[in-house]
Amino acid sequence: MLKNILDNRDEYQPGLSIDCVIFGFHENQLKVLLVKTKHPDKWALPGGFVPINEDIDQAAVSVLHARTGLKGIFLRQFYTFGAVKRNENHFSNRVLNFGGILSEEGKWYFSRFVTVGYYALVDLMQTIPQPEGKNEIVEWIDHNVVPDLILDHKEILDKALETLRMELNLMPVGYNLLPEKFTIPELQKLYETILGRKLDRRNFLRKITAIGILTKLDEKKSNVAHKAPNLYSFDRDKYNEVVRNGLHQGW
Amino acid sequence: MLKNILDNRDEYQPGLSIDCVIFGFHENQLKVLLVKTKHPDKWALPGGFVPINEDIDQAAVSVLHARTGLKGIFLRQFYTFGAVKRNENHFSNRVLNFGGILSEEGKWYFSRFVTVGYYALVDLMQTIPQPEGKNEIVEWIDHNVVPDLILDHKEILDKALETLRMELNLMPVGYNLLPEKFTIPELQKLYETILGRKLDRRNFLRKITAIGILTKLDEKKSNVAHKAPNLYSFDRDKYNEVVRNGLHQGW
DNA sequence: ACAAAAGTGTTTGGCGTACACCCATGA
DNA sequence: TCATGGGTGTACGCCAAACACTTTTGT
Repeated sequence: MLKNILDNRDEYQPGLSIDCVIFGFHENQLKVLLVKTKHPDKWALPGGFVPINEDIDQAAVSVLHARTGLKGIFLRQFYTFGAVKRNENHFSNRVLNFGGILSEEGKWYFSRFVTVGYYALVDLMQTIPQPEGKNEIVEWIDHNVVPDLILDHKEILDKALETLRMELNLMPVGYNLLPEKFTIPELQKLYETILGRKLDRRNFLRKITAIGILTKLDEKKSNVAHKAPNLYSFDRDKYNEVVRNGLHQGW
Repeated sequence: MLKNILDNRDEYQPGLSIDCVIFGFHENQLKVLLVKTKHPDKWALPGGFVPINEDIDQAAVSVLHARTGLKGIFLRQFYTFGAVKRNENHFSNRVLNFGGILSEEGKWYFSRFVTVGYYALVDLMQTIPQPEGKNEIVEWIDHNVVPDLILDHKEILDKALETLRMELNLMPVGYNLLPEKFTIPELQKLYETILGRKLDRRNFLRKITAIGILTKLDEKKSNVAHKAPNLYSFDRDKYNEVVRNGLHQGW
């Protein structure tokens, strides 16, 4: 990837990158897709550069697709990070030597990169995390136990979560994070996990159904302890309509 | 400015710019500071480029200071615009010839610029709009009657206003937009203008005072028709505290 | 005296919070 | 049969929307 970018740097928007905070939900945990490269030996958000002839939104879609194999999912720009020092120690000399990079060209790398942050909501079970080459590991990690990240990626992650929490008051969430069929308690767990606090079962049911985006299925979850919860699905049309028109409430 | 940037382009972050939507309030009108250059003969948002060794936030502060003479005022990043075609027709050949720019160097200009949008709230009466050179006009224009703007600046302006409306539910507004002393009806007009709809006098008073950021002065506005309204000022400490901790309500 | 705008108080309905009870299932 | 979690209904309180009346000032 490093070498690739260097060889073709005229094809990329200079000094600009994209970083994606990809959220998934599994076993009542809100997870984030992280990438670990050997050089440096740290975790990072999946990111990429912006081709000269591509919208930055499209570049974000590309990053997402490259890492998850998914298309057409929820993706939203939330902030742009452009502090001078944000990536000053990113590429150590060791790395540059490793890549066989001349000091002249290295200048391109040492310069400040402004990065545009996007966050995505995906169905974790439908994704196939895709490493680029053998030096990479891609993993879903619980957002509560994220390790040290490179540069300001922790800050980016935090801002993404903060934005998601805000937007929870403006739109419904779950369509992209949950499987086709799900139960109300599962959806509630998702909300609780994002918000970081408990909600009342019964009030949650009333509020979430009042939005009018859920279809109660004539089916119950099987093989579960205790009373079998009802299965629901999203009414896609109404869901999208509400996402467009916005929601006016709070959690 | 054009020539200046070209001569020193190694000192600026390539392909990146800052655009500021500067809001002011005067005579019950929400106004925006716009710049008109002769080439092309159109209005634009005040903007600038980002020095290599300056945070993008700092660059936005610089633009604001350069145009209004103000420092330390409310300024917030709201979105980044990076469509490929957003500035493809910005600099016509006429302009490039006018500036004596070689086609080789012109390439720098024809390339896509990603721009980071900031919006600011300022006290219009304290500003001294400052044109750069004799080819520029800088003016406060009512946000309801903005003329055609260059490129996607109308889109940027709209997004700024949309963001401001959203943030009105999360924080109080007025400290930077109004003079030291003001009346409740004036503050209400400000809110109504931003939101684009009427509010109830009495409910507004109750809600705005309940926040606890206003100090009722022992003074009334003089020389006004009808009953003299009371003057208020903001309690700066409490105001800032609320801005930090956030507000949870709606208008 | 009258018009117009500011200041004060009251009623009402809806929504959010809290809680009690019943139902279904696996161990 | 008991523990656990899901499903349904209700009571309370607060806040926001709607509205009536009084007060003050300029003409």
